[in-house]
Amino acid sequence: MALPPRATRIADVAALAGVSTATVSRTLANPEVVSPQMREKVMAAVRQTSYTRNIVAANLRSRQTMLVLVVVPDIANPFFAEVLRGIDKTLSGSGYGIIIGNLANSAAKEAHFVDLVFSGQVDGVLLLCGHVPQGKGRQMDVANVPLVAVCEFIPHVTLPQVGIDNQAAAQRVAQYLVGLGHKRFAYISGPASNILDKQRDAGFGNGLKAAGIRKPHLRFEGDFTFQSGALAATEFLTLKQRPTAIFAANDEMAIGFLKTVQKSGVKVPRDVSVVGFDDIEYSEYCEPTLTTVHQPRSALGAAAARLLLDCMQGHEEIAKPRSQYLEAPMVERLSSAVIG
Amino acid sequence: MALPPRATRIADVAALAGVSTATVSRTLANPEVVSPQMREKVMAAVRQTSYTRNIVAANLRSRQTMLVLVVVPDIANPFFAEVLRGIDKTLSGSGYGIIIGNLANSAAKEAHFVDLVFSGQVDGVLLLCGHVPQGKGRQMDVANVPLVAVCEFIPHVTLPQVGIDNQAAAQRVAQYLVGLGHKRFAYISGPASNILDKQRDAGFGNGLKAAGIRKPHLRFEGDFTFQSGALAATEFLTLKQRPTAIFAANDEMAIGFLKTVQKSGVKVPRDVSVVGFDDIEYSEYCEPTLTTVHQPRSALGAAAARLLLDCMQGHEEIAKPRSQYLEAPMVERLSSAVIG
DNA sequence: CTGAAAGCGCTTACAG
DNA sequence: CTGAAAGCGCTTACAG
Repeated sequence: MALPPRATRIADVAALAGVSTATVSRTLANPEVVSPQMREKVMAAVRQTSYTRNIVAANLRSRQTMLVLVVVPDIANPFFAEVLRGIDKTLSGSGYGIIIGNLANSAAKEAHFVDLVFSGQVDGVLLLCGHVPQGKGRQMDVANVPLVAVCEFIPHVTLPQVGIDNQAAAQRVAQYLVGLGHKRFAYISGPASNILDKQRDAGFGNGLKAAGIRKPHLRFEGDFTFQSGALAATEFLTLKQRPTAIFAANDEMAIGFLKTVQKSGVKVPRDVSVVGFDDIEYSEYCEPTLTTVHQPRSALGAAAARLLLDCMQGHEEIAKPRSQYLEAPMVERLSSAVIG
Repeated sequence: MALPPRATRIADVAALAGVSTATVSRTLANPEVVSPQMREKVMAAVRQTSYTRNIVAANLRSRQTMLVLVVVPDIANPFFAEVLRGIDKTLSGSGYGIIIGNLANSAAKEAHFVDLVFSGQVDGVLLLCGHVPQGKGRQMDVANVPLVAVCEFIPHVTLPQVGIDNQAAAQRVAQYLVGLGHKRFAYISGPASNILDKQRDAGFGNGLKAAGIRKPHLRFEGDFTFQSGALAATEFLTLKQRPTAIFAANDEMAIGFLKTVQKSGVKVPRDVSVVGFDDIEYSEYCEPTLTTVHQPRSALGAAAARLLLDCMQGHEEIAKPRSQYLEAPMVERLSSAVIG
């Protein structure tokens, strides 16, 4: 059996056209810099040999890979998938490809991605994982490759970051609930020390205060899971004087809460209003549908990609941080209502 | 401002260690082939310079990129995200990275991915898109790079494919429903000419026949959307003699059907049993929870990646197709019951 | 506008 | 076991 034919190289095209490889390269990269006759000769040879230039070789020489690493904690998480869509749209529009860096809780994989960056396999990195990846004793951010963080805010770093203003959004939720006439509130928190939770918590508290509510709101400790929302509900059910408005730090917990109190005959929103955060797909389908804060996932991805593109184009040095916050409007659905 | 320092090269390490670049390269790739003293000298220099080898250059020379292109129709589709998880697990275990090829209905992007493959930027391709990508008049499968199709079966090609046995699965659904005592059946189809739909349809018909049902089942035309399931429901509601068991070609339609008939007071499963296909996440949460055929998404991805790995290792020529079918068990939930 | 030649940073026969 | 040298397939100053 014959060995697979070697792919045609630029030298083959040059030989066939009777020109130098330099001319072929120029014709393909900057046609306008080549005379029309040359151009025609070369293009004919390209067609005849159905030549495709070897991008790996081109990358080596021109010192760029046209590839961006996107680091995600879990590739199967639909939230990130939607952000990825926005990233892909922007990046592919500029000719960049995406390498997926799926952490999947593996330190080995994380170290591998750090190597990828240090070894010059990518031109830039988008971080959706809430921390700067590290491995073998070094952090990815010292590799002299531009990084941009998205969605999951990373504290104590100077990277450009793209996200929403969690505090302002939570504040608006508070205003909204007060506007409905509620007087007793509770917050279901995320995991201790989670920065997003801190921001949402603070925003909610400030919002209530600003609206003239002096009594501090109740807190149920959660961890972003459906389970912990359900747990908060069982606590809620034991209270003599129950809050009438619940704000959960994310939708999963809001829905866990909602489903659990319903089983005990509590009506939503008649007896209690529930508001979530994120606007995951399911919040549109559950019963009642969930009032929540909409995160513009695709737009967040696109904005981050745009920012990274700018950094990658800024040859001199890695561009100065210019973090960016997008609007996150509250979406009113059927889980919240005027206090009955 | 100083220019960013150039990354250290293998030559720097070699100079520092006082050996040839060949020895450094060998020490890193095959330590056992180098004498212990040499090895120690080299490793010390590697540590001292914190050298990371330039993978792009290594790739060029060794003619492999350790990268696999995964072509998906839509990266934000949770079904594919889960398949991707299985792919990533297997591929990263063997040191391969993933480039995402998100089609997003763009012919330009599709052509770009074809170029990527022809230009040797990836060592293999996984196709989740139900067709062989093409662009500029050429098909991806003639590029002499191994391809494997997953989930979305591609008819009329000789590629290795990994999927489930749709026909057998649908047949089991029929058996199950007959076993519950049902006598009148309907099928909500996918889009015309869709191959998965054809297989599920045929399997359902065969299963009924095999179980002794002679009356042919009703058909509602659908297109895999929630909408079309709802449409089927409105048709269903107009019937004098309604079927008591519905099999939808996917979960979205099953749920669209279910939600719509419920609004007209029809009880599921008391009045009608509903079975879907795929086992999407929502089928566990809707009310009632949906009986459906479980697709082992992550396992499908892993199996396909395994197969591709074999093909990529088979140096001589692209390995012979060895398609593979995984089990797709039916999951009984609350949308189906013994006929009342 | 075009070509000869160097070089991107590695790996790998080939000698020894 | 080690090194000198060629070469992977391009691009890009540098001349002309």
